[in-house]
Amino acid sequence: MPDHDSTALLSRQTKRRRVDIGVKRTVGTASAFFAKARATFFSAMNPQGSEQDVEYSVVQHADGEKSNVLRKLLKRANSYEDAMMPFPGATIISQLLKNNMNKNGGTEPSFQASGLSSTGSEVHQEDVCSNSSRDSPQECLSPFGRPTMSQFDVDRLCDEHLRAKRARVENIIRGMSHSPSVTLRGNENEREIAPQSVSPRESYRENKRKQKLPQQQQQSFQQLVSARKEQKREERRQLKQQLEDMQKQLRQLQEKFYQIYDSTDSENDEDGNLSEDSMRSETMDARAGDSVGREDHPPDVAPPLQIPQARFAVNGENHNFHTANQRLQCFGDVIIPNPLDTFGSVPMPGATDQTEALPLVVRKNSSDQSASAPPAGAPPASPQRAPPESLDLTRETTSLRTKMSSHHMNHHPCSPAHPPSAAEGLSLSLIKSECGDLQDMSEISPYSGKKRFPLLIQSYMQEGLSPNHLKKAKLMFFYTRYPSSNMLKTYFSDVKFNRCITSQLIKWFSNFREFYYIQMEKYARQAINDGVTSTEELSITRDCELYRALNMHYNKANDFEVPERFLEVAQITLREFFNAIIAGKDVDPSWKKAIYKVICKLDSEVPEIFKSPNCLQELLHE
DNA sequence: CGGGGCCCTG
DNA sequence: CAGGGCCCCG
Repeated sequence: MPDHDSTALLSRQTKRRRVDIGVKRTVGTASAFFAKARATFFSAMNPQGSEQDVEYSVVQHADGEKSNVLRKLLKRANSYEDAMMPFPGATIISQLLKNNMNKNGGTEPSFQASGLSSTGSEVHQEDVCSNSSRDSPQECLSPFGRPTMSQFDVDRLCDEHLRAKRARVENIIRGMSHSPSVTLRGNENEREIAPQSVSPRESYRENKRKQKLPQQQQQSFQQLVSARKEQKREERRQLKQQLEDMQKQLRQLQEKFYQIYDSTDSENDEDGNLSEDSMRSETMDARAGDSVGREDHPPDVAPPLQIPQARFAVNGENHNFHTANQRLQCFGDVIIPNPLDTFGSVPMPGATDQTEALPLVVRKNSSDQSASAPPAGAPPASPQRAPPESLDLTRETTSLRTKMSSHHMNHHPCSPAHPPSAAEGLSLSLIKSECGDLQDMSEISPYSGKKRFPLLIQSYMQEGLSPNHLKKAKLMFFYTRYPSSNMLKTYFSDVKFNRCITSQLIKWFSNFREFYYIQMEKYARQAINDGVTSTEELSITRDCELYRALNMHYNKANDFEVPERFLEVAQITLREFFNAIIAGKDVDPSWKKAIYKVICKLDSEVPEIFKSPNCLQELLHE
């Protein structure tokens, strides 16, 4: 570039100390942008396959086939059963398990020892037996649920004389404990002596069982083992049945919801504008082709095996190491939880108390964009609102939680009674009210999508920038000092962009640059003061003070390996400042402008992995 | 006119 | 880091 335009500019700027570099840093054609965005959305939102795949996982299980989803759910349920893990939030499953345990506890001594039974369990037991026998006749085949059997055994095996004698004694005892005056004290004594607080008749039978043990110990033990196995099988069968029923209901409700949803967005289809929503839809339609094309690209030579080595030092040719394999991890198993989580109004049998809050959360944030206020209608069923610190986790929590829910849900309570983190993200939105103009509101509405998958996408679209977005932006600064707004949209694809968000992101990078240049000037002057005379003496290494200052600012946790290229750029910048100051150019109020023009050309491509909404996890924790 | 950039301030 | 002012550019 000839200097004349910059000098003309400079003369104007002398009025005010301004050093705008005036470089237009964007902008591809709209089609280019859409093509890029398509790839982005595809890789980010549906890394694992086609539209059909997703739909399959949502709906297919309801046909009674053992889909992956059902298996996962069953696996969870079984793990609960095995661990007898109480589940905060009283999910249906936990309730079911609890009921089963109570049933068994009423008749099975070992369960009583855990304190689940109560007085009057005899009546309870019979009720359970008669009730459940209506549902499944086999319920009462269990030896523990069949008093006649043990009674028969005892009668057959005990000596007649002893039995009669014993019966008389026990009759007396029974009569005493049935009298109201001693009931209370008797029960208390029982609790002190033995944890199992059983009814008089139950203890009567207990005595008889103990009596027969010496003779029939082995047989009884085998019966016990087999019976417990049988019982577990039965429980599992019932749980499975229950889950299948629930899946059916869920499918019906989802279809119902989608019917309403589709009819709603058909109105939006008429505008025909290329809104971001429609763009997202097209994104999903075209993503498979993009995926193939991406794989055909040569700039993708890095094989998956190189991922560990290239994870941090992603300079040069290894930019695109974020392969399909890795993309696959981003949203591997989150399809199921999110429609329920975000649109929690889907009623679930036995868990109705959590269903009203979420639409309120969404609506509230759409309207007044309150930053951290709890939802207006928040029911007491979700008292554990995320503390302000969890702003850090808005999006990360989403992915984490969904991973948890698939693999080890017991570590993280994600029952419907808990506020879904997607909604947390919404409620913690940082958008300000003045940003919610009419155009933007259409994007905020959860019902503004066109198809089902934009719906799922929007489940992940944040309406504000979280601290993790800031962290990500800082890491991106190691690669690009002057990102275009379109680039930011591409790399923050989980954010619903509007003017405010764009401005905020641009402002962030402006602030980053400001700090960066201040540091550069500061250390350049310091070097001059230290007697440095040649730029050759100026180099930036990972243990130099300037680098530490920059690293502290953009990579505070020091959990990201700063790319080598950034060191080069920083060194160039430092030398530019050094030379300018040495040459006395700093007398010119806009002397930095020339430096800015140099530096803005040194941006390198940000690695593909930064397009993933989960990139922080993948970058920092893998 | 609006987007983007820098500077200054809090 | 955000707000506001000012400027340049398309």
